[in-house]
Amino acid sequence: MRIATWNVNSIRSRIDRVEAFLERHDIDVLAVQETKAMPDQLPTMGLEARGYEVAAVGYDQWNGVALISRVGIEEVLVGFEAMPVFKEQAEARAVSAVCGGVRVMSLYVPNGRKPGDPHYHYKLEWLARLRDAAQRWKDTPTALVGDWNVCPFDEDCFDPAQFRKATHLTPAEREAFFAIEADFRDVARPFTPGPDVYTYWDYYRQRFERNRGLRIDFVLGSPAFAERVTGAFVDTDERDPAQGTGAPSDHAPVVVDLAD
DNA sequence: ATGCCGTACCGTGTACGA
Repeated sequence: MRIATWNVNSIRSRIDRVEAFLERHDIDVLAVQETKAMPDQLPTMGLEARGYEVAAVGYDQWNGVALISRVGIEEVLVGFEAMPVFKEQAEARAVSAVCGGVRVMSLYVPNGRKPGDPHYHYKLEWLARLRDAAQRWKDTPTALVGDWNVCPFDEDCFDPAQFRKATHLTPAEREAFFAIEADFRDVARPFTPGPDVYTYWDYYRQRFERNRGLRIDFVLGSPAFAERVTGAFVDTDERDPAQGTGAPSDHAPVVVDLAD
């Protein structure tokens, strides 16, 4: 089974690339983030024609996550237990389901904006509650996948000095990430060792062309998931403006292979 | 230091993203 995660930065403007990606890599389960669409706005026709089912959550033009699976989507859960809200509003940042016997959770961790910002505290609280909620799945085949908006290590950032006063590299964010990573291991990193391995490159300043990016998209697997992983790669070509049709997302997909 | 690009929306500006 082949599982992937990808922040698509609007599934409506990216659907052609999503379908091409699924075909190019023969993907069974794709978790997407930043769909920026409500469920009835999702362009599912081409996905269904290719044998995929979709489970999604989206409340407005922001955030939005979904699962696209051709090995079944059962026991769909929107959000997680005690998921924090922002400005008294629940946000579309988590959806999970059992696909081919594996619980896959598509996650879009809050950005944080700036250290000290209410959004930053929201981010830390969100990760802490996710850690608690995920405990119930740590002894089953489970993958927590998505855009974590955290660089766990300095080598995950093209210029840590530039981020000294920014989010993504602060000790508190890393602690919150590693509290989860203690039970759900990063299964892609051993197959994609750094430095200079990234999953996100900002659109401007030719960041992709100069490979100045961040590694912030991760597949974290429970032990029962991790022991089945046989390989992983970042589909860097998908981020290349020179390849494919239409503009790329600012994130590249992370793909993980699982033994049956 | 800078959101310099891209996306979405009640749009010709604003909000958001790392």
